[in-house]
Amino acid sequence: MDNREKLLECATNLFYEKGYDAVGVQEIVEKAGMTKPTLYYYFKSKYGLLESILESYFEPYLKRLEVAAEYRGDIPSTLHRTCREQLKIALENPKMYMFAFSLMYSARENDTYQAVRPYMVRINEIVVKIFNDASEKLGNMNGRQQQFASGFEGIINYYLMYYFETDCQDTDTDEISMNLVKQFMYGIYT
Amino acid sequence: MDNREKLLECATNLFYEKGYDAVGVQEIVEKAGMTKPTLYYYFKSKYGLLESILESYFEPYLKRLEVAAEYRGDIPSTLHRTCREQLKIALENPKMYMFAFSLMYSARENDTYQAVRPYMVRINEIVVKIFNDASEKLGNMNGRQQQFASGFEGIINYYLMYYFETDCQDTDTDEISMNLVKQFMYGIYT
DNA sequence: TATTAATTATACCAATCGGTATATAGTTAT
DNA sequence: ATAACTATATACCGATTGGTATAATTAATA
Repeated sequence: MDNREKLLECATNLFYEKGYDAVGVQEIVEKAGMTKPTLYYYFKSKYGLLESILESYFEPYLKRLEVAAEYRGDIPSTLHRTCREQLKIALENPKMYMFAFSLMYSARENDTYQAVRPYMVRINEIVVKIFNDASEKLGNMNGRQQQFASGFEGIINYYLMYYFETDCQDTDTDEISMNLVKQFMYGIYT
Repeated sequence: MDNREKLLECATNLFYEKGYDAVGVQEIVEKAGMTKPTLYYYFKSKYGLLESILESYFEPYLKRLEVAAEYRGDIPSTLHRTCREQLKIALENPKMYMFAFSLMYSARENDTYQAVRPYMVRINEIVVKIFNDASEKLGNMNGRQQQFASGFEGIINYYLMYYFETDCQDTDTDEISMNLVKQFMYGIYT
C-alpha cells in the first residue's frame, strides 16, 4: 500500500472514530507514519482528503445501487435487490458506512455536508426512480414516490443503525432484506 | 433574557449551523455579546454547555413523547399520537431537532455522541414499549418489536429529513402523521 | 551519467483552540 | 459599613489548528 492509500485508510478510521472536525491533520499523518507535506502533496487540503475518501467510496456504491435498483417489472424483487445491496455495502465496510451516514446529518454549513450532499441526492434519485418506474403497477401514487423512497430508505438505514449499535452478528443479508421489504410493502400485519 | 439563556441560544444556533467541533468558544461568546469567563462561570466547560442544551431540549421532549406513546388498546391511534407528537416537536424547533439528529449520528468516540446517546436510548425504549404493550393484539411478533420500532422511527425521521431539505411548508402534522402511520401499518398498497 | 520530475522531511507560520488566574464591579446580608 | 457572594471583564496560558516555504531525497528519463 502506497502512502496515498495509507493516508486514505488512516484518515477514514480517524474520521469514523472522532469525526472530521475533531481530527487534526497532524494526527492523521502521525498514524500513517509520515509528515504533513505528504498529505498536502496528494490531497491539497484536509477537505480534499475528505473528498477523495467520499469519491472512492461512493462511486462504486452508486454503480452497484443503480444496477440493483433497475426496475424490470417486478416491484418486490426490485426492492429486495435494492435493499440487499445496501445492506451488503454497509456490512462490507461498516466504518465507512457509518462515517458517510454521520456526514449526511452534519450541520448544513459544515464542509462535510457540502461534500456528501451530492452523493445523497443521487442515492435518493435512484430510489425515487424505482417508484416512478413502478407507477404503472402501483397505480396512481399521487406524487408519493418521494415519501415511499424516504420510507424505504428510513426502514433500511434505521435497521442498520440499530444493528451496528448492538448485535453485529448472524448477517444473512438476504433474509434481513426479505423481512424489511415485507414490512415496507405490507406493513406490520404480516 | 439573561446571559445564561443568551449563551444557550447562541450556542444552539451555531452548533446547528456549523457543528459542535467546528464552533469555538470564542465564537459563541462573541455572538452572545460577552466574554469567555461568563460562559465558563455558567457551564464549566464547552461540553457542559452542550449537556445543558441537550437536557433542556430533551427532558420536555421525552415527557411529551411518553404521554403520546401511552398504549390504551388501540394501535393505530397510539402510533398516530406518537408520530404526530414527534412531528410537532420537530417543527416547533427545527434547528434543535436537526442538531440533536446530527449528534445521534456523530462519531462514536466523539463527546457529542456520548452526550446524546442516553436520550436516544430512552426514545427507543418508549417506542419499543408501544409494540410490547400491543403484542396482545398484534399477536406473536417473534421479537420483532425492535425492528418495528426502528422502522417506525425510520419512516418518521426520514420524512422529516427530506422535508427540512426541501419544502418546509403546508405542515398539517395531523394529516402527515395519518399518512405515515398508514404507510407503516399497511405498507404501500393503500 | 546527467537531468528532470515525483515524493518526502525539516522547520516554520499566524491563528485559533479550550481554559483560567486575577481583578472588578454590583448585589445582598450582617 | 463591611463582609460575602454573584457575575463579568482583562489578559493571559500552553497546545494545537490547517497550511507552507524550502530543501533533501528518490525514481524515472534522456
